[in-house]
Amino acid sequence: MESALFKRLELFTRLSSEDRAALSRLTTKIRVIEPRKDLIREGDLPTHVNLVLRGWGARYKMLPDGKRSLVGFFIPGDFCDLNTYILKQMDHSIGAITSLRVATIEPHDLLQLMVDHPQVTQALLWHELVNAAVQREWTHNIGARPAFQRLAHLLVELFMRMQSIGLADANSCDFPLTQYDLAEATGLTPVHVNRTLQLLRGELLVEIGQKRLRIPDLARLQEAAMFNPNYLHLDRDGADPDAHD
Amino acid sequence: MESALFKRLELFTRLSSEDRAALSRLTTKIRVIEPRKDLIREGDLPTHVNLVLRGWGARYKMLPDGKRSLVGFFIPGDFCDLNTYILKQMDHSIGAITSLRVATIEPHDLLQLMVDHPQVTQALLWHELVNAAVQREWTHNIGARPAFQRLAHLLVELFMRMQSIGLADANSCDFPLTQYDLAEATGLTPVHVNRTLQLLRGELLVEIGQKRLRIPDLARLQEAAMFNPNYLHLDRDGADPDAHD
DNA sequence: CGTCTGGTTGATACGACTCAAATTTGGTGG
DNA sequence: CCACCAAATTTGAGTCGTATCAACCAGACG
Repeated sequence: MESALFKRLELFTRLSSEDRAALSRLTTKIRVIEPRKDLIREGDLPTHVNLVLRGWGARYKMLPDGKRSLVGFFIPGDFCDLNTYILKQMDHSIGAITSLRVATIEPHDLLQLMVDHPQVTQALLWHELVNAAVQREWTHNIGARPAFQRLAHLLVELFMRMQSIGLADANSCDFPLTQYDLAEATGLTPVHVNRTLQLLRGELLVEIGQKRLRIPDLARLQEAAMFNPNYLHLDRDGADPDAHD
Repeated sequence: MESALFKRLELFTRLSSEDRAALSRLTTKIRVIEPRKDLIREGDLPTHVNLVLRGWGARYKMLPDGKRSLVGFFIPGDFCDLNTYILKQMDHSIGAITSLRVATIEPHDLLQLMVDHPQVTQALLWHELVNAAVQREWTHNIGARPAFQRLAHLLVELFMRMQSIGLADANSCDFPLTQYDLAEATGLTPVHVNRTLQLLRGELLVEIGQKRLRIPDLARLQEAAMFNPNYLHLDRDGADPDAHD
């Protein structure tokens, strides 16, 4: 259940078994969110930290005219809001895509964990830096790439993130997003997403179906998307093939 | 010179005179970057922290095909890369817009400052949270707003940020961006930015010239841009009108 | 089975892009 | 202080990518 979390944090640095045990102790207060329900809403006062244990979620923002953007996705091992409890109010909402199992963590407990386990502190800091990098890449992706490459880029990112936490096999992974979700995440219309996916399928780059994403040749898709994985920062110590304890 | 920095951090919390003095001691190693030159490049190893003291800068990312996006702007009081020294390499570049005066800070010194001055630590954390919020809003802005509102939104943001650090008067502020810069920041073409600015001017919402931005009626422009200032988180303790020490 | 959600198709419209040239502005040196 | 040059802005005409609107279809589910 928590293996995604450990895999995630150990992309950056090895954790001792004490580190892991301490982390585990934080994931005892569990909440389950129904698919398509909100975990927290814009305007709410953030009081605790949420950690995704199972399922997919999304950060989103709305315009007064009702138009919505998904500005980020959560998969298992992602903290939704590590430090936001400092702020007076949420500037965006977080919703569940699938049924979502999240751990609810008290800021105090997290702070204590960081004091006692500097290795974990570093890993959490890395987690936030990567989040920020992903957000910048999204800005760039939406601002600079045309529809075909934009969609391709998003799909590569999601696949590689799933892969990095051990939730993908060689060329496929679970994929609960609808074309409507993809539209809101890319700034395209659902109709155009549909047509663009058909093009991607036509070139045998991507196949989506039965709630799975299939990528026959990741390198080719990366090439087509002009995808540079550097912003995911998957190249640290914890990524050593022999990194176990 | 450093007043922008203090103003910035005190948007979140009051600082004692010791806090300020300690901050000042960090801003002794100064570097001046020529306009349009890079401060650090994608692929570089980040070794220290940069703090903008004077001038404007921008974060940018490039596509292999040469297309460039500006994914963020820096104005005085902004830290460019508070924690990035943890990462192996930069996933983006930072360049100067105007002549740029930056303080170069050793990670060790910053860490020490944070240990000795918890109030400053909190303020820096807030700085990073606001940065992340701004980045999300940019993603949303580019993904969801049409050209007119998108440009208007960016201009409101920049004006309010300048205002919040005391670098704007009632309805204008310095503004060194070219229409080409605005195009790269909004995902539009320079020609379209030009035409859209003419529309904004036509409605007496915005006037740009002589390197200044003039906004005759901020509320009207915010309305037109569907601008919600909540993501700037300008509403904390330090913002109290009587917050002095 | 009917209903519903998600996916697909077709026809048409429009916002934004492209390319190319003209004009204005601002800085520099004579 | 004017002449010059480069950078920035502006204009026009034509095109293209993506949006819009409105159906239609397929599988999931009760």
